[in-house]
Amino acid sequence: MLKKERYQRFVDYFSTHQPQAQTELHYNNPYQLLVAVILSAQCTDKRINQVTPALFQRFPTPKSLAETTPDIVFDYIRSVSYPNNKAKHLVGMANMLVNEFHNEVPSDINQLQKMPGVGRKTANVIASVVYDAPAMAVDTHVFRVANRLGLTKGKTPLAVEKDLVKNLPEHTIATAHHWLILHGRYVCLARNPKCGICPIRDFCLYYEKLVKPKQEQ
DNA sequence: ATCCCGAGGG
DNA sequence: CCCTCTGGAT
Repeated sequence: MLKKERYQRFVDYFSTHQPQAQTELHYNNPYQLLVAVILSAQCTDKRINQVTPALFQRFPTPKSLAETTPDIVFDYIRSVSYPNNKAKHLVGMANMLVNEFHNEVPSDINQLQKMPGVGRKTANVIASVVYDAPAMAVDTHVFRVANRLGLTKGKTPLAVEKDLVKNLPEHTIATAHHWLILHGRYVCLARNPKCGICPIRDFCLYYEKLVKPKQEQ
């Protein structure tokens, strides 16, 4: 099957079955989303959603977060991965929002990445979710699922990002990010992908090359 | 043991 | 390119 056809089947399936796919992180404004995404590294969204309510109540604005110290923030996020690093990042990020960006979360990914704790993946999430930019955030799920489906053969997150942005219809890019995430989280698992119940295995390269041949033995 | 919506530093 | 950070779930 041609790569272009895999893209068509992918968009057709998910635009029909999950047209409203979106993030599972809980937030009410761009500042809260930025905090939640910084916290989400190597951690489940479920756990992030358990700590953010108290965090947002105590630090409702960038200013309030900028005026505290990492060890205070640490107490609110001790149950997530890398709490020391993330506490420092959050306070540093808030300081830049206040001092460099006039309390507004910037829309440009180069501006976003100037903030501590904000790399290319997080910047692309903000650009696409908050500002509807045709940006593809490539995390562990997007990287794995896009490769398995045969949408890309990229060996780095940046290569996969460029391939997806180039080949997906522009208006589907932001939603396709969540299609890949949710499919990776619930069906196309890292260790034991649930190919048996996968609704799109008929155009999946991984299934075609690895799973199907074993069944025919 | 391996993974979860990574980023920073060497 | 590598390593470190670092808690909870399976």
